[in-house]
Amino acid sequence: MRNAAETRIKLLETAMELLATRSYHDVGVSDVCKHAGVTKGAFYHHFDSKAELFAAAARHHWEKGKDELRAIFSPDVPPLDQLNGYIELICNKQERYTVPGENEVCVCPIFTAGGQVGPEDEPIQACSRELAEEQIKYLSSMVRGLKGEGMLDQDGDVTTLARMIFQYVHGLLTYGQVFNDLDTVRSDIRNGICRILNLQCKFRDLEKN
Amino acid sequence: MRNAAETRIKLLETAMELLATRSYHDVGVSDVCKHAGVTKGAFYHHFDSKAELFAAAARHHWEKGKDELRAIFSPDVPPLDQLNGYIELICNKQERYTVPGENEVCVCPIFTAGGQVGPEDEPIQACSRELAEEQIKYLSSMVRGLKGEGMLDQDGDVTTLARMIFQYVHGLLTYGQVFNDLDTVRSDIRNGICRILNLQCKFRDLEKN
DNA sequence: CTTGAAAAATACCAACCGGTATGTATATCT
DNA sequence: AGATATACATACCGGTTGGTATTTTTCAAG
Repeated sequence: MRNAAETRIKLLETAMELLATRSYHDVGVSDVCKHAGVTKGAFYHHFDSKAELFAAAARHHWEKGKDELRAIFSPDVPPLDQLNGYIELICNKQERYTVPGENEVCVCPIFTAGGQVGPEDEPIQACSRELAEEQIKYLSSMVRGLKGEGMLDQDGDVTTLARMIFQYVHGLLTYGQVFNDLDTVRSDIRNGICRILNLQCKFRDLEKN
Repeated sequence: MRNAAETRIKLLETAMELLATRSYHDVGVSDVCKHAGVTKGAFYHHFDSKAELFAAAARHHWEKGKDELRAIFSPDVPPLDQLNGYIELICNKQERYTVPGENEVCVCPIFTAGGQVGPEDEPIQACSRELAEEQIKYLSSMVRGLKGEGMLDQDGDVTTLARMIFQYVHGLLTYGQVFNDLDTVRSDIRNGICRILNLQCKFRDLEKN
């Protein structure tokens, strides 16, 4: 491999792939190198430490998926379609990152890692918080849209609702991972989010075809 | 220390304490031994492996707290009080297991560990599932009670609702841990659960005094 | 070509971790 | 009291992990 930027990206993406199905502590630097087809010397040429790798990998992963997010949460998209798009996005990620029959469910690797490290790996936690907040911002705009169109039955602070959706989705995915049960994730996600939002019933079952 | 049962319990409880603020992989056998004031020889006299320790510790922890749960979810207790009791229980656990100023929030160590290990530590995951299901059973009885008294605005399957509450609470606590923000946990927990349940507004703010 | 710096490979290390082997008190039973 | 099993301590081992030192390759500028 002769292209530096390429190997760097390869390392970043490999790290994220492995993190999707295993824990932060379980994924070793040597693992990442092996799967990326790169030696440890090359690795430490590009990154100062394991923590730095994963923080960078998380940000890279986030930036890569940002277009998708922007498309889903664009102001041009009706709020209800934003909701559907968000749910679809999460479900699609399950298919992209999991090993069928083995690990059926993966959680957001970025945020999960934050909960798996102690204060000693502060950069990781900081990265988790940062990206969680960004995601909540996108959700907030969606909630604001739904609220603006009067689709929410009960009133509530926009940011709070967005945060609660984020919390719920993360808990749901962790549940799915532990029980290795993608079906439950699929069936609960819409229901859970709609309930948190108190979305009016008549709007809940769109896109059920 | 000459009392075998005592040291065994000491090890079990120490394991749980450490697991409350750190990840499964982060808590080593030597850590547990040191904090318990026990040598590794003694440890391996009582347990066959690290995984067995934590599985046993989880079950011990669960059994110890079961009376509390039974009291809260007793059929004698009005459903609404059950809900309040559950919320209080979780908040109290935060005070019991965290280090003020350091780790403000802890998640349910039992369930979290299940998400932190891969299929290689199956006993741990199995234990997570088992105890999660038990907890969901308790929640189910509460939901059934609320539903029976007609306090839920929108209908929904009892088990599904209980499961969603469990998912949400776990996600909320993880959020609190990463952001090290107990206040948000306190303010979101009731709101989130009530929204998932679609508890009628007039019942939501009891015990707000 | 030569050269020089970036990129990557090889080989390696110290630290750590789960686990074991072995030795020694202490309690229990006969 | 002697024998025996339990409870615990000490010391250590093999493997792994994050990280480093050193060498080789690549490649483009001069």
